[in-house]
Amino acid sequence: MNSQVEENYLKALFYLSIDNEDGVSVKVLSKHLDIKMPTVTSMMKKLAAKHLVNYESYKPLKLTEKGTKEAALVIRKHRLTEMYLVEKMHLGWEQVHDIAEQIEHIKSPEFFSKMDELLGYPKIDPHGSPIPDKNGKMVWKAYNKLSECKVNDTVKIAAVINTSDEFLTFLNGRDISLGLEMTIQSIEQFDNTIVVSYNKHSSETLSHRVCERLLVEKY
Amino acid sequence: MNSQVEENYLKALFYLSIDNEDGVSVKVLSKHLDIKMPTVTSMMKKLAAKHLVNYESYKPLKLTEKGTKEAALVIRKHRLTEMYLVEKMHLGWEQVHDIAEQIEHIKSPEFFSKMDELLGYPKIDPHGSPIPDKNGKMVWKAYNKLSECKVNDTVKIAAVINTSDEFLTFLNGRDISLGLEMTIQSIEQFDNTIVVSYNKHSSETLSHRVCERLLVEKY
DNA sequence: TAATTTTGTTAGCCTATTCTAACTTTTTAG
DNA sequence: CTAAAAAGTTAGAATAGGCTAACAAAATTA
Repeated sequence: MNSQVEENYLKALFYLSIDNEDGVSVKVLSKHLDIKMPTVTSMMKKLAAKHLVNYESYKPLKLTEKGTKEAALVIRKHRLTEMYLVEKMHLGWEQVHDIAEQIEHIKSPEFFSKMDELLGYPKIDPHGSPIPDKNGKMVWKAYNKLSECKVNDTVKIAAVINTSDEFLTFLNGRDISLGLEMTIQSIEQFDNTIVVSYNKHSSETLSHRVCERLLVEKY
Repeated sequence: MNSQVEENYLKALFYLSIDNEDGVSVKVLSKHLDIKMPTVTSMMKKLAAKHLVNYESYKPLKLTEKGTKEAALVIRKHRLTEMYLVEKMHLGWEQVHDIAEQIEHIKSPEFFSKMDELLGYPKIDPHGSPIPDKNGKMVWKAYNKLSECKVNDTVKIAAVINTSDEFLTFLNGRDISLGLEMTIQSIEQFDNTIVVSYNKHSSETLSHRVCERLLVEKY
């Protein structure tokens, strides 16, 4: 079992590895965690001894397969917790990160399975980031919100946040479903309303509230 | 801010102080926490320096007023968490203790206030134990479940666990309300059904399920 | 009361995680 | 292609929390 501290190093390495495919430097990891370089070096040796990190002096750091999986499981718990806190406890998005940062280290598989169940086994979180499954596998597509797209972007609806009946009904009423491709015609600066076209709908207006809940894949 | 370890010592002292009004011995605390005596001694010195414990060599240990309050606040978080896990997440009573033991140390007042709110500001937990309020004050009456009483006991209904509409309606239908006094006429060994008498009801039969949800004060 | 047992304390050591200071390797600039 | 800068490592120390061995005080028993 990894300690909380070890879990934090794994998590940081996981995130930093996304942008640094060829490995993460001690410097960068040190900055990210706000922990001095010598401390990082010694922790890397420790994690290497546990086969979680490939460590060689003066070489970039890489998670092993095992390390990647364990990091993903921590991230899974973090994201499930954030979603749970927002959806089921009605805490604000500003508040939940710090709480999730603590709860992610709770040792109790049943606790997190139950959260997963109560949330309806979500595959992506409300930021559009994928939630790793119980085996640490995740679909590597970080979706964008429709609200973050630009005029003339052509996008495909990939997922929906907060699958309430009302919202799904709303989408049905406009023939919007998963996989649908649409092009952004214009964006109203004042209220962030977006006008899109797709299929037989040549000009459908979607509110910012709606666009924030539609995750899309850009082309 | 106290560490998790310190919080565990405070909590243990609080519980042990209930039976040992005149103070707790190092031996007893050591056994309770499964931590060796020398370690306990040194932690007591540390807590004394923080004005949480009154410590004098070879004398029984006592929480200070401040220590008592901080211990009560940890217990509050523990009990709220247990209730939340059972009532809102539908986890089993066997499972929740270990999880609550971890969650009680989360640093986030909003998280626990929200739990409190979602639970309807409970004053006692389903075991009949009081939940300290936000200031660490608690009503010092540990109620008994009606199901744990004996034949001929005369008791007063003090509280009700899990205030669902159905249950309250059931109680109304039998003129059972808070403050009501009843006497136990007999207990059926086979299914733990209890026959009670009160007011104009000379012989009312209550199932074990019901008796487990009624907290009473004994005379 | 004196001897013995029990309880409590001190001293010294261990592991985990962090730090600073000093040194080494790599990288980058001339 | 060297010399300075940047990045990384080693060595040594600190703090939190825990342990064992040895000693001291208190309580018990004979």
